[in-house]
Amino acid sequence: MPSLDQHVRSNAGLATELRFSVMRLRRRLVRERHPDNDLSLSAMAVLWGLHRHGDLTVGALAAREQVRPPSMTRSVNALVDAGLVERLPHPEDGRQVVVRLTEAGRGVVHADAARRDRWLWRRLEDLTPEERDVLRRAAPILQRIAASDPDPD
Amino acid sequence: MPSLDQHVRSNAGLATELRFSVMRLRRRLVRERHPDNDLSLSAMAVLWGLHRHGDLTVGALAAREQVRPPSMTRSVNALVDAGLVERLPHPEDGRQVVVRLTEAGRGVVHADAARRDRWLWRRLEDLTPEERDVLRRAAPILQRIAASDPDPD
DNA sequence: CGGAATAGTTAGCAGAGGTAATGACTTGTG
DNA sequence: CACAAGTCATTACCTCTGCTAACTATTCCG
Repeated sequence: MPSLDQHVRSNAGLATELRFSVMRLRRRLVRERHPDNDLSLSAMAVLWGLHRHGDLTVGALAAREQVRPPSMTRSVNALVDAGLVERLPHPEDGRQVVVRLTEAGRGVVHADAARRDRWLWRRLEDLTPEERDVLRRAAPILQRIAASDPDPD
Repeated sequence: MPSLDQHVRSNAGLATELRFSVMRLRRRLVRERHPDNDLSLSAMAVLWGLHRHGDLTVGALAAREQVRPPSMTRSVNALVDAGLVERLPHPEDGRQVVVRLTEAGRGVVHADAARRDRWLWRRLEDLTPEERDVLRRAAPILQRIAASDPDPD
């Protein structure tokens, strides 16, 4: 039974620990959605992407979220049905589809985002400023790893 | 369209960024399983828990992984079918069930874990030592947040 | 001893991802 | 210019992994 500390000191150990931490925290986040907010975390991520980057194609959204195009099509369908985004033809390329936030969608981003983050936000408040700083610096690194190219082999 | 930097500086912004980073990285990790390794990430997490802590009950495993007991029962079933763990009666409490790693299971932990972490490990190698240090300190914080008590309301 | 609480399981359901195949459009080449 | 090959989105279908509710067996406690 190896010591945790010694294990985490190596890169391989860090990989293991980081992997399980990420998986557990994600399960927890999915579970902590507020009852009166019926949007899934994936849906909210799409709205945030559009909010931050403006109009995006289905393919671009899929790449950002690390999902396959069919999965993104389904997420977009749900958002269209809810009236939060609209599909527009691409001005130059007839194959692509541009997804745009509607006024209602913009409202949801502003109103629901805060509520949806409440659980995690409270947990962050319980941390020391130093710990929050670690996470502040970790977030973009995690993001970069998630977005990195697949292995060549 | 708000600036990312300014957004992340607030705790609410940090919550949002951290949430999406965790979700994206998890999707990526799930996808990077090696073709000749058919164990799911959840199954591997159970094996690791047993490897590190010795025999555990179903309930203890469920608590560790932030999962409900029925979900853990199913994971354990899959591992029993694969011959990687065995169910034993609890010595003192007839309601509980002790889960123990078999020799085969121990082999899988050693052999497959390294291979499974390969993708993330390579990504970690590309980071600067400072960035790795940030993640080394972030991992237990993420873990603690995942394990924290639910909101009282 | 009998009722309440606890641990695990079973059954059934939902969310969210994947691949394969298809259709529509674009691009590049003979 | 025509047509073959490639690309983007979609559709259809499947899997994995989580959940709740209900049930069983056991233990605890009054």
